[in-house]
Amino acid sequence: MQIYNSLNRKKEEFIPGNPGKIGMYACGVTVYDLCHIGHARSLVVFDMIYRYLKYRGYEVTFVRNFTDIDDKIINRSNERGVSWKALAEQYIEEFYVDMDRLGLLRPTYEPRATDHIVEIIELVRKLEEKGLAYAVDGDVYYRLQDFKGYGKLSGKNIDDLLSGARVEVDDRKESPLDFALWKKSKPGEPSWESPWGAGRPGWHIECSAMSRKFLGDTFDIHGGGKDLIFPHHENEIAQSEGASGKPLARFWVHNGFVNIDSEKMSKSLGNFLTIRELLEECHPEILRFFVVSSHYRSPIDFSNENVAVAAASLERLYQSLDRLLRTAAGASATTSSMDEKIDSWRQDFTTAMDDDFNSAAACAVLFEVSKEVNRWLDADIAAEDDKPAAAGCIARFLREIGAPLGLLQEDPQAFLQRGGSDGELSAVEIEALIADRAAARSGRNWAAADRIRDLLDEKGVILKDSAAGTLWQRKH
RNA sequence: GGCGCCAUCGCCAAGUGGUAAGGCAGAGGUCUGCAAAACCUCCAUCUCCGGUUCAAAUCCGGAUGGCGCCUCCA
Repeated sequence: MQIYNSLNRKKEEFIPGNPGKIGMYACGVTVYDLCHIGHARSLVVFDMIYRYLKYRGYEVTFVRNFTDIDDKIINRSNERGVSWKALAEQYIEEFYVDMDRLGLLRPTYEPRATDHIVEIIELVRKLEEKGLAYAVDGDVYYRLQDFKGYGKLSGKNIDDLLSGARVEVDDRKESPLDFALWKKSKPGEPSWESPWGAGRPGWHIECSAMSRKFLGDTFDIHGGGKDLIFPHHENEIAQSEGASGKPLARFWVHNGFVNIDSEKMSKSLGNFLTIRELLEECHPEILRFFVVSSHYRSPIDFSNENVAVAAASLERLYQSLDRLLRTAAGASATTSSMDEKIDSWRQDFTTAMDDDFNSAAACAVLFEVSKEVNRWLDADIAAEDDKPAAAGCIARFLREIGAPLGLLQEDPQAFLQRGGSDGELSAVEIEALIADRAAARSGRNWAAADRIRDLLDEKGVILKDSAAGTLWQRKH
């Protein structure tokens, strides 16, 4: 398996430190607001990676943190007049609502910064002992000049950073680049006792402390959005490697951004979209398809048109799955005449995903299967005693390779008939009209039958007549 | 100013030296009472200019055009 390593900016053969086992850490969210689709992409990408690594038979320990204390949380809690703790709790709950709807697997551990103050203090002390940290007036800073190798992830060097520094000058710091490991708390702010007085952790230190606790000094994969490369991940390296003297992560994996209508999504532009808002418009698997249909490192452009393309594409796959399931009609044989074909498709899928999680190429395999299946189902060739069994095997296989991508896990009918909210016809009403139309049709009263179909069409319902009866789905 | 990324059909998107996957949309056809779905056929030489090579979308140089990070950020 090849994975692109941000550390060296190239694809490298991925070999876990412990055979068969993988330790993976992904930076999670700061819980002071609802998640937007940029978070969604990152979350879906690492969920896909987690799922795929497990699919490949690895025992994966996946850690994703919650940053539940920081300036933004404190500011917002002051604005709202609620405690920082209550605010964090609220958005952790909201986070889970979104994640469950997106079908994200729960990581092995989801540590919170404030549950690891002891570990954080211990780590800061260790850095202090090694001369890599210094305390000033209740704050503790990292002494950057003394950590050689700073900038190896982001490709920056200390001199360039110093010359172009836009950081606030703070006379108490030895260098403008030194960053806070521990912050003295102001009166009224949340605080924890420490050797340096009451305070709270800096932003970067929690990840170093928690990854070490759950995964050890060195682990396999560390991930997050591209924007975290500098300074967050760079600083994590300085902290963790400064303290342990060992490499922090073997592979650094970073996902690309989400743009909206070709513009960077940002709060200042007012063009950010929450996961919740989007999910009112489209099925969660459509969002997942949208994410997974491009490579995780490329930027993706979010627009109504692109979501519509994703929806239409996914529908095609579900049409095939639907036909397969109908043909299988409960057949549960685990082998069939299609086994060889299935093995070959599985190989194609694995080859695609083994190449730096190339999910876009993996999607192409899904469509190849779909195409061949439709052709096979249409052909109606003889010697098909095996057909239900084979169809069942293929359906199961489609779901097997769809699973790491988070696709095709829904009941096809439910997916194709999704929607039906306010003002639209209910399934019962639709079925009734279909029955009326069937009566008209059996009397060869085409005009009446077409009138009903046109009516349904206006209401966004499409009919599919077949020998087995009439199926319906909603237009989207 | 420093560092880095990208540019493939109307849209989305793979491809990393051997002669352009896939999806959506579009055109024609098959099936159908008519449709829908599906199937068949058609639909790009890869921003531009040089270079390396028997061979380049793929490597090198340059140009143009996008974008990101350097400040909180997935």
